[in-house]
Amino acid sequence: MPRKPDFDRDDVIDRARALFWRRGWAGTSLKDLEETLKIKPGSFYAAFGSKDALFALALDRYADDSLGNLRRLAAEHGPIGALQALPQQIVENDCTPAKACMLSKTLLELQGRDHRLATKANDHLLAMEKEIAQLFDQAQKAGDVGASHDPQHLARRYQSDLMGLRISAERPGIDAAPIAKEIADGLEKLR
Amino acid sequence: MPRKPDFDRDDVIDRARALFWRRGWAGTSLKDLEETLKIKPGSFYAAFGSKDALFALALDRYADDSLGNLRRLAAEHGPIGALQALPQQIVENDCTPAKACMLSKTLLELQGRDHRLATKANDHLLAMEKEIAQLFDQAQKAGDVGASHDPQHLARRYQSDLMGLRISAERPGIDAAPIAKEIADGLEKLR
DNA sequence: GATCTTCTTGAGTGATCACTCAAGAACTAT
DNA sequence: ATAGTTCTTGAGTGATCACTCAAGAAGATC
Repeated sequence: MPRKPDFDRDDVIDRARALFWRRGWAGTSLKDLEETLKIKPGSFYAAFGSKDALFALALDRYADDSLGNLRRLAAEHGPIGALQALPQQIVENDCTPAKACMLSKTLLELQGRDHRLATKANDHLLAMEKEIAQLFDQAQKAGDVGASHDPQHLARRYQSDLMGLRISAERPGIDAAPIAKEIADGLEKLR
Repeated sequence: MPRKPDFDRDDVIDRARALFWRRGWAGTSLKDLEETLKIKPGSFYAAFGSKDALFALALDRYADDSLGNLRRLAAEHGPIGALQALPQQIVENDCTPAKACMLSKTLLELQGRDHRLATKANDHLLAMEKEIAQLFDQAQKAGDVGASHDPQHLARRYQSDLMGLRISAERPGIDAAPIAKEIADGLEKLR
């Protein structure tokens, strides 16, 4: 009996993520979303409930995709290989709406106003750190990382460096490739 | 003959900077500014012209203070000593409105919308990079940094690491002190 | 104290914000 | 076809946005 929606929900979330990622939370108005997603306000609110709710879905998908990407790299290149490939991949890929990490951007934009989306971004960052720590742990067990190092500590530092790299890559006129290479090369010295 | 303004312009800019720094550009409304600065809209626009103009003044002051701080550290600890002291100083100082760099925050918030304040933030970051590069250059001439290194390259990497550190320090539940120490210790290995 | 200039006040501007809802169109099941 | 349900439409909600301006208060000069 029910009529199906005219739009592909997954596709809409993808396009919403691209907009939010590039322009940020406050920088993306409902008018922007309506135009890009080709959805009228009534349908929008029936489908998603609020701007914040759609942003949360976009953020979740961003985090899921990031985790999936890291796992794929690990399956292909091994733990250390994945961590070395990631910086270069970020700098070189110019299909993304922005170079900077959407989680970092959201955290910085909304943390100062105690917005719950900032907490959500931080939670996703923590999950990512955990995944990175597991890779360092595997690398350590494989002998690619010296026993004196703490995987979680390495992960936190690595994630911090990556956030810096991605801001640098976002800046106009800055070539972040050398920084990416240095981060990757730095991992060689952990043996 | 003219009547003097009731408020101290410098003090107002300082308080505006604190607000903008913490809450960001879009996150700070004129109502917020009026309440914090105790200035009514008429006086505000007579004195500063626009929200953007005051933000620009706040950003300039932030950049000036950051440069001044780095130079002061250099005078006290020498080039490498200053670069080693800076990360710890950032992490430990809890008087600032935010741990993250105001220039980074502004860049990330407004770059995606091609706002001129994003360009201004990037210009200030470039000036800062130049100052850092000079310190690396001095350190190199003093023998504290090996001849094979490029000061500007070192500066760019250092600045990137610092931006990452400052985002990490902004995150709730994250102790950024170990990262700060690692950045400082890493400079020892440049000889 | 008179006068001139500048500053402060605060109600008010149009625009845009996120969001709502009544009405009709469109699809499904019978 | 008919009925039943859901979806889409788009004008419209009050709130807030950055900003303006006329009027009066306050300080400076004589």
